[in-house]
Amino acid sequence: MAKKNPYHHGDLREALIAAALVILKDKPAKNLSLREVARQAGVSHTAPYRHFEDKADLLAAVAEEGFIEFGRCLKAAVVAAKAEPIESLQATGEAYIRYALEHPIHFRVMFNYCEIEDEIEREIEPSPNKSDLNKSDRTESGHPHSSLQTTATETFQTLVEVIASGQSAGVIKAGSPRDLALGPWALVHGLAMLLLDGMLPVQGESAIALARSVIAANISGIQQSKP
Amino acid sequence: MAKKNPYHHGDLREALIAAALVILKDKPAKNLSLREVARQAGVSHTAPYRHFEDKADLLAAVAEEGFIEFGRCLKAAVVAAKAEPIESLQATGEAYIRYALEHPIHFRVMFNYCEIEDEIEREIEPSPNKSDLNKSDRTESGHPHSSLQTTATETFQTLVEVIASGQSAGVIKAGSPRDLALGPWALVHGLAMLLLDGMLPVQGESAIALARSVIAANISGIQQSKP
DNA sequence: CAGCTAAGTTGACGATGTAAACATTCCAGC
DNA sequence: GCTGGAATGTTTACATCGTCAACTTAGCTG
Repeated sequence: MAKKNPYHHGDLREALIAAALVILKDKPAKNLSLREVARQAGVSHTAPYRHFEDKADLLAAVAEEGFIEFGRCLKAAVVAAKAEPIESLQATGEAYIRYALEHPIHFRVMFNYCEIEDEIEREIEPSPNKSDLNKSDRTESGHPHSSLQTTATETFQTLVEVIASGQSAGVIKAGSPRDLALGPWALVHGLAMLLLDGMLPVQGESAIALARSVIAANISGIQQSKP
Repeated sequence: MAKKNPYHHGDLREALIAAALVILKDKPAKNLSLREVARQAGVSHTAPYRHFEDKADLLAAVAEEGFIEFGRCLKAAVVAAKAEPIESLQATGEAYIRYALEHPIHFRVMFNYCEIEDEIEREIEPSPNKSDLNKSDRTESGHPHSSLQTTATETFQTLVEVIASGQSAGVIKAGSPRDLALGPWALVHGLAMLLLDGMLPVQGESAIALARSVIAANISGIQQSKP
């Protein structure tokens, strides 16, 4: 409803996220301007401020949408590997890499969100009890888009469940599934990042093959020992 | 020599990199401006263009300097673990994480350099033989700061050497050291990134402890099977 | 239909990246 | 020792950006 309205777009918020995604197909988040997003959506350059606090807020929404689709990809991979835990683990990792390679810019927006935050101009030290290095601590003021954080955590949960079901099936060793999932997660995330950064001299489908072998070689570390 | 010269700084290039590092202590690369760097160095806002092509080029130099120090940290860790291959591997991973946590902003500049590049406005397809997805392919025009790439590769080499010496000592299974190193590298890199992104609910020294256990749990995958 | 509020617009401001034109200093060859 | 590039810095200028303030319009609520 309310399609042809020049004023009052109807759902400008979604339209702006979509516009941002269109632009991000071609250029990294670094060179994305709020004004260009507005232009792409056909509204004035300050219209986004009715729906987002600032540029970082828009990017956070884009990131969150990315995590949702990312989560769907991972779950689909698990489903495709019909109840075979080790194969599920392998498939999840592959899907992780595949998503990163197919949506490189979006993927980076998802994980580099914190870079976007200001995290400056507060010389105030509210509580001196947290003495250790609190750099990159996003929870200091409580308002850091916890929605994004939540969505990201849920995405990770898929991997944890795969580990847990592998334990039930007796093919993955005992222990906290969350702790056990951390290794594969880090492995696959690091591989994705290194591939995106062009640190490895592979590209295209051979990158997936590389991922497959690296994952396979490291899965043994959490497998149940042969009897 | 030539200290007090108002004109002709002497070594402005190094001074600018140093100035950038000072600024990057407090704010992420995202909010670093070329003009601010120039200000910090006490020169006019276009002086940097005599030493760097553009802002990305300065950041690349900063990244390269980071890789050099990073490499020193990794090598130091290997030396500290006197010729004990498995312990060296563990120590290298720990040093990797430690460097990332102690220089979070610099670390991100080092690995997110590609994000900074424009990589747009070339609809031209010079050679259609490289048909696959050539996104994030940095070598398309030949001038993509191969110096940075080289330095980064050299840094990775440290890990490869540790693996190789482990093979010589018979505690790491056979195979291409480069391939075998990829897993630990990705694991440690991913863990570092996830920690920096605040994806894991740990901070400070406990993050190092976490890293230690994750690394240990995954090292077994490349160890020589017990006889 | 009167008015309140949400949603969008216009205009402005300071900061930024970078190009062009200009100035200063250093060094080479005479 | 002078002179004339070539480096190296500076000034000026411009388009673009993020964001704020003031204004306008549309839709809803009574």
